[in-house]
Amino acid sequence: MTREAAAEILERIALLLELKGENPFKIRAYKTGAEIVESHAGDIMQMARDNDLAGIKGLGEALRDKLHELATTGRLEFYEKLKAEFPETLFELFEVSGLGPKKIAALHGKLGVSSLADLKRVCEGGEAAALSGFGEKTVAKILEAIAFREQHASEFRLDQVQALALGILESLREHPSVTRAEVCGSFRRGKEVVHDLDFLVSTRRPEEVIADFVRLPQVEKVMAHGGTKASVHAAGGVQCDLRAVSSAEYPYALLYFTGSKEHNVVLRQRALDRGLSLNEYGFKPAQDGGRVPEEASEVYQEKEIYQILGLDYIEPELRENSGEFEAAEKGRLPRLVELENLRGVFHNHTTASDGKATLREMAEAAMELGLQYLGIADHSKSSFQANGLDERRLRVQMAEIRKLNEEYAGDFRLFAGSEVDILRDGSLDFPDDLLAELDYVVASVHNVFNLPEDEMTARIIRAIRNPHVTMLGHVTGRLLAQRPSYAVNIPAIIEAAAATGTIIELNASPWRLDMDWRWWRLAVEKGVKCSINPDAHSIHGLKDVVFGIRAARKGWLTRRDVINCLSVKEVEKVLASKRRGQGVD
DNA sequence: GCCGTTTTCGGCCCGACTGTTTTCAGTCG
Repeated sequence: MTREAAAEILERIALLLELKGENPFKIRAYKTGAEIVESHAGDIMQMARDNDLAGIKGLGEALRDKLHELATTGRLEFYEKLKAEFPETLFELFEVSGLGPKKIAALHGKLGVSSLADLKRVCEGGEAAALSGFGEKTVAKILEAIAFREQHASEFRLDQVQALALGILESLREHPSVTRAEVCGSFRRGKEVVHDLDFLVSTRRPEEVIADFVRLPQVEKVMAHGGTKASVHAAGGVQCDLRAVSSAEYPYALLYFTGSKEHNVVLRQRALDRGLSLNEYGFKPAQDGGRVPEEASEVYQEKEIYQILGLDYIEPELRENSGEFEAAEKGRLPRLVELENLRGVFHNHTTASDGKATLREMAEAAMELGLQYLGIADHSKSSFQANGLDERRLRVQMAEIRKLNEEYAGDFRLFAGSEVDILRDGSLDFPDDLLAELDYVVASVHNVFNLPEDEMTARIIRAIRNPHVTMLGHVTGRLLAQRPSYAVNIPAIIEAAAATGTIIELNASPWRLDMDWRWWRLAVEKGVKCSINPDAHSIHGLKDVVFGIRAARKGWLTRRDVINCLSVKEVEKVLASKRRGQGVD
C-alpha cells in the first residue's frame, strides 16, 4: 500500500464519519492524519509496518494501529465496515459545490439519494426543495453545480494524468519493437486540462505493440483493440488511445495527432496552396499529374514538414491557430521560456500558515532543485482557515528569514513576503508600514467570490494600486474542472497592472494555472511581467512549476517576460522598483 | 481521535455569506 492510498482511506473515513454526524474533532483527527501520512518526510509506510510511528504529533494510538494494519495487510477492517454502510457512489456528491455532509446525509437518509443521477432527479422533481433546510434557491444552486460538473466531467487536470502519461510513454519507449513514441493531443500542446491521452508509436510490428499496450498494468478496461490502434480506459477513467504507424509516417502522424484541429486545418490549406494534400501519413499531389517535392521523402521530424510549407518550426504549445502562422511566416515566433531558465520561485507557504514543510525544509528543497532563491508568502490573518499570520507572527518569520540568509551567506537567498488577503473593499489585510518591511507582497482574493464583475474588478484594482503590492495572485480564483472563476474584467486588471508596474502571477498549481494562458499575450503587449509561482504548500509542491512553465509557453512567454528567470541581483531590483515609483521595465 | 495536563478529562481555529429561517444551520475558505 502506498502512502497516497493510505491517506486517501483516512480522508474517506473522515467523510463517512461526517455523514454519520460524528464528533467533528474526531473527523479532524482523521483529516490531519491523512495530511501527515501524505507529507511526512520519512518512509511512513515502512515505519507503520515496523510499528515505528510513536512520537509523530497528530498520530495517536488509534491512528497508529490503523496505519499498521493498512501497511501490513493492505486493508482496514474499520474502513471496510464503515464503507459498507453507504453506497460507493455517494462520494461523488461531495464534489458538488454547495453540498456538504449535512445536506448529503439528509438527501441520502430522507430521499435515498446515493448518486449524482439521483440528486439531479430529486432536484428536478421538487422532492429536494421540500426537505427541511432546503429551498428553491438551494436546489437551483445544486442543479447549476451539477451542470458545471457535467460540462467538465471528462476533463482531467495535468496532475491527474501526468504520471499516467509518462508511465505509459516509458513502457512504449522501452518496447523492443518501438523506435519512437510520444504523447500527442492536448497533453503535448500543454492545455490546462485534457480529455484523453493520445499515444503514438512508430514500429514495424504494430499488432505486437498494440497487444502489449492493452495488457499494461495501468489499463483497466479495453474499449477497442485493432491492428493499428487501440483504445483503453486507465485507472481513474482516463481514456488512452494508441496509434501505431511506420517510421516514414511518424512525423506526419505526430503533427496530425498533436493538433489542434484548427491548426491542422490551416496547415492542410497551406499545403493545398502549394499543390499538395497533407494527411496523417504524408504529402500527396493535390491533383493528378502533380508531384511531391523531393524534401518530402526525407522528412524525419515535424520541423521539416513546416519547412516544406514555408514556415518556421511551431512549438506544440503554440498550435492553436491564434497567430502562430503569421509569426512563423515572418520568423517572429517567440523563443519560449524553459524550465531550465527558472532561477527561483515566489509565493510559497510554510508550516507557519497552511504549508506542510518548515521554512528551512522549503529552502533546502529549493536548493536541491537547483534554484538560487525562494520567496516565502504565507497567508495573512484574515485567512483563518489557513492559519494566516498576524503582524507579530509575520515579524517573527521575517527575523527567521534574515537569520537563515546569514547562514546561507549568499549561496542562496530567501525573500520575505506575504500572501496578503485583498479584503472585500479592496483594502489589504496588513497596514502599509508592515508591508513596506517585506521584500515583496502577493495580493490575492480568498473570500467574497460572488461580487458583481465591476465591484470585483474595482476591488482588485484598488489592491493593485497599493505601491507595496508587488504581484497579484491567482487573478480569477478558478479551480480547474471544479469551480469557475469569479466575475472579473481581466483586460481592465491588465491595464491597471501595467499602469502601476504590478507583476501578475501565473499560479502554477495544476488546480489553477491562473492567470490563464490566453491572456498573457495581451499582458506582455502592455508591458506586464509574469511571475511563475508554484503556490507550494509542501516540498513536493515546488515541482508544480513544470505545469506553470507549460502554461507560460502556451501564453507565448519568453524568459524576458518572466521575472523568476532573473538573477538574485536583478530580481531584487525588480521587486523593489514599484515601491520606488519606477514601475517594471 | 489527539493532546496535555493544575494527569485521565476537557478543549480542540475563526468569520462571512447564504438561504432558510424568525434566530440559525450549513458551507466555504
